[in-house]
Amino acid sequence: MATEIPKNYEPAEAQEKWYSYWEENGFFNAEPDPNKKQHTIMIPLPNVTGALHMGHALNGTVQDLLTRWRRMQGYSALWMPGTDHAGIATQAVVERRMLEEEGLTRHDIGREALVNRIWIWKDSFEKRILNQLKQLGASCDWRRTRFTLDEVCSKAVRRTFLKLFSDNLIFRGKRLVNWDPFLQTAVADDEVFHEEVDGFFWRFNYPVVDSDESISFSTTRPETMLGDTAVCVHPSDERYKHLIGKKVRIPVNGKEIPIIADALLAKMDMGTGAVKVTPAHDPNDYACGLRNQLEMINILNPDGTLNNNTGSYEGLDRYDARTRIVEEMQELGHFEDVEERKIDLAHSDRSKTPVEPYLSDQWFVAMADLAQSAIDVVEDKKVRFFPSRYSKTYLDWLGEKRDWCISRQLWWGHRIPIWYCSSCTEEELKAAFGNRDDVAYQRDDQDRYWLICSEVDLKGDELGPDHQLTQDEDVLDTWFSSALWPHATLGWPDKTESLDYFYPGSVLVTSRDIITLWVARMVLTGLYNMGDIPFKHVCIHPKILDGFGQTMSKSKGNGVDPLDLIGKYGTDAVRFTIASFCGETQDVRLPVGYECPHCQEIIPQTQKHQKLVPAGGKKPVVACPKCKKESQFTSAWFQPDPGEPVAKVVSDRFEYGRNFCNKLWNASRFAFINLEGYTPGEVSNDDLHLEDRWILSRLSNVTEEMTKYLERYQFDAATRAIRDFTWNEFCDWYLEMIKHRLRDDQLKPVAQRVLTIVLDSLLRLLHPFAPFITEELWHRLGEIAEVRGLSKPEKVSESIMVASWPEVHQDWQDQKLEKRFERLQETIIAVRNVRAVHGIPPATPLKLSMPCSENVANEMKDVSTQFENLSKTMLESAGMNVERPSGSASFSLGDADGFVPLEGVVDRKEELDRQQKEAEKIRGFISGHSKKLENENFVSRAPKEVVDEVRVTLDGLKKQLNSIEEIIKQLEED
RNA sequence: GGGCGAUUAGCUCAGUUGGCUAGAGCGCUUCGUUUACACCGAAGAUGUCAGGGGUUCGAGUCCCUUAUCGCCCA
Repeated sequence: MATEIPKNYEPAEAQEKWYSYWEENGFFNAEPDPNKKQHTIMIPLPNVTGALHMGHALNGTVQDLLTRWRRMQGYSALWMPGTDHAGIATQAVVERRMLEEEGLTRHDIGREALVNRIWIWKDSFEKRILNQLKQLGASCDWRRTRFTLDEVCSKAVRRTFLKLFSDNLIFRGKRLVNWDPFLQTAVADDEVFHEEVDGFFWRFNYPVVDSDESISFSTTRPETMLGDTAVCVHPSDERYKHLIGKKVRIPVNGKEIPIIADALLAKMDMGTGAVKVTPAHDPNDYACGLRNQLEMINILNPDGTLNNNTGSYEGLDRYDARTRIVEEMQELGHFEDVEERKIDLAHSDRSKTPVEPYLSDQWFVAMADLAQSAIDVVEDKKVRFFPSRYSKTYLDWLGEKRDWCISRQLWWGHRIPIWYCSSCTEEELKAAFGNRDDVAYQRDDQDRYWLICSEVDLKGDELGPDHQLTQDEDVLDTWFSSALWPHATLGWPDKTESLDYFYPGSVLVTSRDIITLWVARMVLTGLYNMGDIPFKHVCIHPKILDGFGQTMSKSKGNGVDPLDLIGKYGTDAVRFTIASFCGETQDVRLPVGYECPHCQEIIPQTQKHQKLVPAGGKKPVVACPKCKKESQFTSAWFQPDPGEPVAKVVSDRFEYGRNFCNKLWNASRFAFINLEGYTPGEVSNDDLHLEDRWILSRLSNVTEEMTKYLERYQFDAATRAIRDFTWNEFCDWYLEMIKHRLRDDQLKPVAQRVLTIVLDSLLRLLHPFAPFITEELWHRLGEIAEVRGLSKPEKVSESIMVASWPEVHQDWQDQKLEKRFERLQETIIAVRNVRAVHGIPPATPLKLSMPCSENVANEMKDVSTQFENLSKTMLESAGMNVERPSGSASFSLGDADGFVPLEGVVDRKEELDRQQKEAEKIRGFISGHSKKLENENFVSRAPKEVVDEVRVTLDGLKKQLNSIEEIIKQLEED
């Protein structure tokens, strides 16, 4: 007997205890097992830039509950953990911090030293991230933890690159990229944000060569005229038609450039209708340049100064050059006008500085065939999205088949495994590498030098002292390595047992914003390397937004650390609440506050709080409106000073889960206290009481629902189903109804056995959602009732984690019985209502008379003890001839009425009012239903069941109204 | 500019192929320390389902449209 069971669940203790218990017993480990089906989930690898926030917690909760559920179902369930190096994001964070704290740039310390620093950063955040996952209860197979830059993943990256290279799917080409002159690297489109800034809109003109005319145009970046290679007008623009084919002269450098017609670029009704074309420095102009074979002149150095294509402007910063150009155009008489204007300017997410479109050499993967293969598997439903609408996002994006730019001008990442050699001959290459299958080579597209691709690092002297090999400076796009995650982590390209067994995965769990960047690429590389899809399902879950509707993100500073909430509410509460958010449509708004460490007042978080950073070394504080004290608070930007009282993040939405856990705890506590003297034993159908059969029927139904919801990834519905069952059925009704049996030695054994088995199933159903509390209760239950079951009592497994998922007992389900039970519930609620309305204390016994049919009367008599148990009411009489005692309070349920004699207590007028109000309400319903039935179209066109249902309901309502009217009549006579 | 989604009780959200007398949690009102639970129990109140059209016997649910918000792509 568990003697000491606290009144409240203490999460911290249970979490600590059971997590290490699971780990020590190896329950997280997944092994290939031919006797089991396989279930594989690959974690959407969190990047090591920073700690996890609640969005990750949601993602992790979903994966863990799926894994735990499948494990209980008997699958060999693998949840593969790991982290992502996240190229630019991590490098930028480390560089920024280094600049802030030491005033150093990466060029000051060099490549190797910078990379070393990033490894240190990575180690610390990887540790923190994995710990956060563990605190969340993650049942990952930690032995298999991978990192995208580790040896195993690197091998896969090199092999894939070589394979693509050998298949001629990798090529080098010019590409207009977003150039971050501050970090001196290209940034991907998704690493760019747009912001309106104050700027100017200048109007200039270029003189037409051999003519008195000139063409006017507007620009926000005058310095780019140094890279202009055409002026473009619309082909049907009457103002300029006669000039097409002629040339204009750029006044500041004297260059002559053609006037071209291009309907895609020039808009007749915009400004002057003419635009200057700078193909190397604007995406639209670039496209125009390709269409019209224009020269492309790069005018920028990597640091944002003007280069040697700009003559006397060389070396000027781009903004200084802008001023100079404007002045010069003014002096030359080609300046017309300037206005102030808000300009939408692209900024680098990493440095927060404006980016420049910039033409540079980049490596690409040719996408046409690869993309098509990834399109096919979704169209053929081999890979399915949940909810299905997201397949559109995926298909639309892949459908563009844009070549994938995979090079990044960074130091942190997989260095591109290409070596250049301009001096050697094909024979020499053949002699050096001809017998190696891990090296391939080809001429570059302009026949300038050899490109040698190697799976292992080359030393540089493989071709002898005369030919120096130099490796490409760039690294690969982060998504290149993460695209390989599902097979690389299992050991590909080696043929491992794990790869064979666990690939392809079962489901990928992620949020919608990386469907294109990541999901699509995993599918395509999986097909390319493995010849098979990486996962069968893609479960897209909601995103967590802050209280202001913004996505929670590491860079916005609005991320909430799950550990704060876990500390406050407990892991199970956080998980259960999070799962309750996981529906199919809505993102989740999560307003949070800071809990004042002095008086526990909640201070709502504002957008200002999210942005506060230590300025001048002092840590920001929040002020409590109640006790007026100030305190430091948890933030994504800084750690509070040690020893300071800290206002931690709280969110009252998690009380939902905490309260539920506490309810479960106390229901179990009740059970444990009342299981004294429990003996296992077979329970036959005849032994079961009404409430037993009812709760078993409900349990069977809810088990079926839970399984169905989990199969469909409808986690919100699943939490609702299990919570309603636990709270509103098991606790509110079943436990109340068996209390008297548990005090009766004769009746006790059956009640105990049923109670035990319901609690057992309940814990199992809840385990994936709330692993710690269910494990704690499982063990406590095991101490009292290790052997349990209704038909064949058996010893249960030691840990709930490896217990089996409840089976659906179809034979327990009984719709009729549930209906009967509902009537009982309604009656009891009606009596309680009478009590409440008339202010009768719960301890005062009441009597109840029920005029009704003999059938109903018999049912009521069968359960009459429950009237006593649940409403301290004695069923005095029930049947056809029961009369209303005078001075009674009354209620009507349609097929039965109830009278509660309250001589002297009932205020006749008050009761009359109440009944009349009730009658009015019923009349409203009746008129609604009657109207339907009077409508011939409805009767003839609606399905028969619907019409019948309305008839039945209407009949019931009419009976009820009759009863109430009768009651009113009698009240008036009283 | 194109696509996807959202708009339901004071707040946060459910509402499966149209059948609804529109639900839940929190909050609110009234009562209650009955030996599981005050992180509780009992009883209640609360809605022009964003606005406007349409289809239908019937629309929160389907179609069109307007407004607001969010995300993705260009």
